[in-house]
Amino acid sequence: MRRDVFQAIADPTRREIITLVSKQSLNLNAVAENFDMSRQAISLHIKILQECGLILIKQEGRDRYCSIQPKKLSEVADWIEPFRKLWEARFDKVDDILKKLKTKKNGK
Amino acid sequence: MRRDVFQAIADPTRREIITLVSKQSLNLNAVAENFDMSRQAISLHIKILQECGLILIKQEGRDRYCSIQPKKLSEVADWIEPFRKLWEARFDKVDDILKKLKTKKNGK
DNA sequence: ACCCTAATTAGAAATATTGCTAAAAAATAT
DNA sequence: ATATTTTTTAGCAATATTTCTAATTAGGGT
Repeated sequence: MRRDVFQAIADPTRREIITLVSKQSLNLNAVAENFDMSRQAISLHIKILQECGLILIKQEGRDRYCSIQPKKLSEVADWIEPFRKLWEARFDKVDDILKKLKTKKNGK
Repeated sequence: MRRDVFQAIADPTRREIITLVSKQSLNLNAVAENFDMSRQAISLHIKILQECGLILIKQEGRDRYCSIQPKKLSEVADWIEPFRKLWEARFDKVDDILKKLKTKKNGK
């Protein structure tokens, strides 16, 4: 059973949970209220997010408050980074073409 | 069957394929040579990557060359971006603390 | 026409994922 | 002590994923 960040954010429900919890610390019930899904299912998603280090759970009485551990997402950002050059380079090419067209126009 | 970029990059083999193909266009066999896995399995991974728009397949005779479509990864980058502030903000806080400690030291 | 190579499709198996309901555990309140 | 609230665990089912081997399709060369 792989339990890494890439796997964790593959599920849309889990991505929503991350977004929710990034705004404010919420207990499990509060998280579950935002979804049309049983608490048990949300509980499992939160467990997965915790296991891969994306959220931190702090017990307060009978509540467990979930907060984001955003640094963990840098693993994904770091993996993507080298590819950014490629997609931005392509924009540069379009820019180049547009610039040349403009120059031609002005030259007329 | 979800077939989105997040799902696609969740698999480590597929992430490796993306890295490989980002360096040079390769046909399926050439891709498969890099893995300890059957060609059929690689074929399926490539199909998934193609279906979600992460790679482009160009038929040349009996070969199918795979090349990267890096722009598609910006979907992931865009989703992560708002969280970057959070993890970088935390670094800023550490920076602040360090700066204050330094000032104190100098003040002695 | 026949063979080789590249790749996909089909069929099967193992395992993982995602969800449910019901029951149990743990903390708090009455 | 008993009831309530929050959360987890257990048991179950449906579906998806990942891999394999074997068979098929399709292009190119002899």
